[in-house]
Amino acid sequence: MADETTYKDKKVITIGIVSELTGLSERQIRYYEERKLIFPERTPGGSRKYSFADVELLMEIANKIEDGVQTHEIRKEMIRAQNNLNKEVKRKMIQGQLNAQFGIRNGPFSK
Amino acid sequence: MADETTYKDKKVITIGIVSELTGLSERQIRYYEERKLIFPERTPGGSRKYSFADVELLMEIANKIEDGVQTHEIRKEMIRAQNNLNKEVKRKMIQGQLNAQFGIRNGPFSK
DNA sequence: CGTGTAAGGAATTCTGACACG
DNA sequence: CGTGTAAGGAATTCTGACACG
Repeated sequence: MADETTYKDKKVITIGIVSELTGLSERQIRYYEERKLIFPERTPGGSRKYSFADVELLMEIANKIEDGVQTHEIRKEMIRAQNNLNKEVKRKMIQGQLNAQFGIRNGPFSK
Repeated sequence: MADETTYKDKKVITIGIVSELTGLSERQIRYYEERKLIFPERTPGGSRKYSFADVELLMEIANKIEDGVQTHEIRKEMIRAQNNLNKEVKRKMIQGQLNAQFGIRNGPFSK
């Protein structure tokens, strides 16, 4: 499940390549960062580094922008989605604790 | 099986990042290319682009070099491995043809 | 608001060569 | 043989700003 050999999240792609992969201009990519939609890492020299996950996210962002959604709205959507994910993870961790303490059964709350 | 969402083989990493990931100097990385051990793509401007698979291969190469294996030997090993792989693929394709024509059974040659 | 562009500078990468051995 | 390095140049990336709207 937690595949440690995943390259999707390693930030290793420079902005020029990302521009080619997404079809977005470097200006657009930097602007979406300014609007807090994307968070590249940096080399010691200051060059941005993106992951494949970032590339995919950028393409989703581009689609929404095309649909007339403003960056501020997109940001709110992303925060909402992130909160839901956090809640989900927390719920699963608590359930995991319970299972560990009381054993795994198949009651209505064990899923 | 043939996972199309694999990022492992996309050539998107520049040499500086590869150097950080592998711990090898750019000089070493370029030299291994000169010796035909690694085959990066190029940007229109001429910069090298590597994949995660390349990064892994480079680390294997580095290990062998440390063990005193010469680049020429490493190259021969790689060619041998590639040939075996090709044979394997060909064998499977032929078997696939046979299965398609005569149906799938569990005889001694169907594996 | 989102994006293009010219500007100046800094970081990155490239090649071919000399050096050591 | 494998690798470091200085050299000069070209490609890449960075930031802040003006422009349009």
